[in-house]
Amino acid sequence: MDGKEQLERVRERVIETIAKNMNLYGITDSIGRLYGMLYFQNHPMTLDEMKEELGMSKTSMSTSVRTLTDLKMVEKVWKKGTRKDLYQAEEDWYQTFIDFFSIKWRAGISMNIAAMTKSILELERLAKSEEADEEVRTAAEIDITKMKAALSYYEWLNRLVDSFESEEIFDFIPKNKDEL
Amino acid sequence: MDGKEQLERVRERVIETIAKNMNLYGITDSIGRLYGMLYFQNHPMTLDEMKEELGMSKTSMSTSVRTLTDLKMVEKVWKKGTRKDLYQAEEDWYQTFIDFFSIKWRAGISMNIAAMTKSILELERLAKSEEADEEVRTAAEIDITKMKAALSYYEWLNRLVDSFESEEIFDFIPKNKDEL
DNA sequence: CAGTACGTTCAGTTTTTACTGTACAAAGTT
DNA sequence: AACTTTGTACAGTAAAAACTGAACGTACTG
Repeated sequence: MDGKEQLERVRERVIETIAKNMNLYGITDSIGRLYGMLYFQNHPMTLDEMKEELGMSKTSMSTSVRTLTDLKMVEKVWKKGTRKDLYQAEEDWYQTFIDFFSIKWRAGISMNIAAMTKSILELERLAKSEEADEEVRTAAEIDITKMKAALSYYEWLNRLVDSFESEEIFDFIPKNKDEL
Repeated sequence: MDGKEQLERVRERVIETIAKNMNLYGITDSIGRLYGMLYFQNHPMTLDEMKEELGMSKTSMSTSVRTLTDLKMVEKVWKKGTRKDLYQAEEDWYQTFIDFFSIKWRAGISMNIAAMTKSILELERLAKSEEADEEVRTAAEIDITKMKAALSYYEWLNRLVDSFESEEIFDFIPKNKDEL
């Protein structure tokens, strides 16, 4: 078998695996394949080259690359003499992991903490209110307990993400198995 | 304002927030709302009760509850004297977090490790082959380096998940802020 | 300053996913 | 054994998401 062809086939398969994996994280196959392709390409690519390589529209390449740069999985690079935008894959997957979950989780965490905090306050007022009848007040108490548990979980998650961003997580789970 | 109604409104809002958050993790709004509802319900529910409460079809309740039990976010409970299946929400969100990512990530990790390992072997054979021309061989070498880096990342992720499942992660990031 | 090259916006289309109602199988009741 | 009750499979429909091509704005080029 031709060596070049074999190399190509291996790449294809690995890219497909990467795409399928990213799919698990809520990224579409196309975008996953784009990332995989950029990962194995050893030079930055233009939108037209991506379009050519994947057989998709330039519009799709534009929006997909936008998604990937938002997730910091791809970055725009500058090169003298060309007017086209050039993009290359972030190669450090530890970094990719950290950025991905920091970006995704932080948004949700703060949203949830805000909602829970506000709701706890409202229910505490209700639980103490003279007007509300007994049944409602005990129900409110129960909900408050649940929301406080949720709040404590979100604070923990926040600290977990902190340890990702500060890379302190690698003190606990070292990158190399034997380290520490 | 009526206390019961106010309680209801607060719950609705929190459930909506929970659903929106789960959405971030690739769970649909409906399923998220179902989980949120079960979380605040203080007793196990039947499919018919869920259907009633959410105004959706029983079929949907059945499949949604299946998704949630697969993720260990909901469990079936047994109660004497009823023929209907009863379900209740897992209330410990730390546990939910651990199960969710263990289940989701493990599958991807082993799939990827297998694919990478196989591909590395194939490319190493190619890189050493006399028949392949220089260009292909150096390209293979580069790909091998990248795949080995990927492999090392997946092994790290595996160890991270280990620390979730063994709950050793809580030694590093304690549940309560002040602990340790 | 006209002309060209480039990336993105937007409206329309295709594909995928979520949801429903009917039909059915399994288990319980009389 | 006939009749209920319950959960789920399946096929069809409705809703959502991905994708495309044409049109546009911006910035570079001669």
